[in-house]
Amino acid sequence: MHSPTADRVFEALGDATRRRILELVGDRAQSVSALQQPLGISLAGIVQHVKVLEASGLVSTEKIGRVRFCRISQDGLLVASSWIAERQARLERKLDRLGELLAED
Amino acid sequence: MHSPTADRVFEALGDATRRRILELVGDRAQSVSALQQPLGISLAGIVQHVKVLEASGLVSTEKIGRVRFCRISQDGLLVASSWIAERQARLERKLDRLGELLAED
DNA sequence: AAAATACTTAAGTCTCCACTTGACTATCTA
DNA sequence: TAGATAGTCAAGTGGAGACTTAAGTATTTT
Repeated sequence: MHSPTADRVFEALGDATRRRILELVGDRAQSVSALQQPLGISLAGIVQHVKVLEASGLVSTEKIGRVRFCRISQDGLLVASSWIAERQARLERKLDRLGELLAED
Repeated sequence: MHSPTADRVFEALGDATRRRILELVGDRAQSVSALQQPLGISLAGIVQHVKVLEASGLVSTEKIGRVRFCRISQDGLLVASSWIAERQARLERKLDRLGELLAED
């Protein structure tokens, strides 16, 4: 993992297959090959996606023997959610200011 | 706006220029051409991005005379934040279960 | 030790999409 | 009304990145 920036995280989240991986891996850690059937793409393709997800801090992996387990990771999720929260916060402040203006008599 | 799906929203958020637009438009509504200088791309390019953002419910626009104002919109942000919140919730439940296991004597 | 499993890597293909240019429309200003 | 301003539309281009296949490595099973 290379320190998750908003750029990296949102680019990773921008792909539907990678979001699907996060959903699949969210409940319990999954091996790379366990993802193959639900995703319907080649193993090599999945490995590439997992690399992107790991580089953005959205999953962490651990290799045990010959199988690599993937689990979802806080780090990337936090970067994404705080970027969004920031936008929402500004929006609400704006709406509050509007409310005050309207409340003036 | 076509009803914001997670697919549409995250694909829109996947582009750095569009995220920049959301940041610029977050404080106060901006005309399309006001975005040109900070973004450094052609007007036509910006219009295309704004369309994507509007289709995903991340901005709403209003045309007054010949100028179109863009403001950030709750709808898309909410779809994004709840998808992420869902992932975080599952992750925390998982960590809780782990904690309980470790607490058993 | 041989065969099977679970990735991994490299290289190539191909589609999609960000961006451009150029021509057009609508609105405002002098 | 002429010219300037603000945006829109269509068509084309280039590059990135999502896949694939094929060959290789590491680990486990028989």
